[in-house]
Amino acid sequence: MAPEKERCADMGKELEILREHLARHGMNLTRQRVAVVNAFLKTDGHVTAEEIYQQLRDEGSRVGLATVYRTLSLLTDCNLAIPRSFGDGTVRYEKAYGYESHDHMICDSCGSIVEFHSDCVDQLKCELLTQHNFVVDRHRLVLYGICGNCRE
Amino acid sequence: MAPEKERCADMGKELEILREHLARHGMNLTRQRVAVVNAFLKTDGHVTAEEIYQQLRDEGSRVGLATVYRTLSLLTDCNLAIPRSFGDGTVRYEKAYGYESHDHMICDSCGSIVEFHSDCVDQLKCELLTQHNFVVDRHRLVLYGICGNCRE
DNA sequence: TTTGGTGCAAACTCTTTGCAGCTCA
DNA sequence: TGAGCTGCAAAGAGTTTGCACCAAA
Repeated sequence: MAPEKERCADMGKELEILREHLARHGMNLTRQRVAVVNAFLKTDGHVTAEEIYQQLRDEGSRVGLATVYRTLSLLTDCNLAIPRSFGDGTVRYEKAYGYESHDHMICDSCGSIVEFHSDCVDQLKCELLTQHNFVVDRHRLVLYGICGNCRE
Repeated sequence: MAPEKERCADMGKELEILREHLARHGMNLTRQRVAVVNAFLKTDGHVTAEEIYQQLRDEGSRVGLATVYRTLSLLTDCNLAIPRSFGDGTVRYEKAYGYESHDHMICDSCGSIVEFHSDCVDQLKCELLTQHNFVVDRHRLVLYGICGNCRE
């Protein structure tokens, strides 16, 4: 019922997945790794390493930028995060646990990134298989334009 | 009739567009710019600046890497090239003159990039307008998987 | 106590920029 | 001639890596 409790439960689940992954590889769940994961989960899920680093700094948590990069790489390894580049020269990490596959629209005016779900790609996958003998594993669809807020 | 002639005619057209663009801005069509444009047009249209630089080197044409970057930027300005990042950390330039809007599929195994056309995105644009009040200007769709050649 | 982790700084990659000399109209 | 262009090298941005010290099991 309490949203705070629910969120904590979710966060625990992701930390648990990471802990298992680390254990399987003889690695430990350190204070810094917990801090990075919690900072990552608090965001809207389209963050850069630098942004997480700054957020941790602001909170007074001393974690090196290299550690942030290393931890995000670990999160990617155990499918808790997906690295994406939206063409601005940096990599943004997206939350992957408990999220459905989705696509993005980006506003050219305010830069906001909005997720949406569409299954128009599914039929396309069939076409590519029959026409090009190409088996699709995953895809990436981004639409650019002007969002409702900016048009007003 | 002769394909060589046709290609030269096309190349001339692109150089002409660049020359006009340069003239409008008080700039000149130099030996180096012609070399970069010709090298760019000879490729499959998904090249990095470095690749064009190397190709020119191999041909014995001495053009600096900075000039290649500067020229590709000019080509982008006059809509002869489109910069795209496929997530490998570099920018690839695509031919834009006389090419229809299209999407890409990339083979995870051999890395080949194949273009295809699909209008499945068109209906999606309508959905986004009615559901999110978002006006789409352009889009980017990339599908990853295994191509026919690699599956054999 | 031992293996692994961290922070720092240096290295690396891709791209842009400053500048002295060169070139084109 | 003079504005614009070039090549080089240096600077930047983002990311990775090497290493000496630190920390968790």
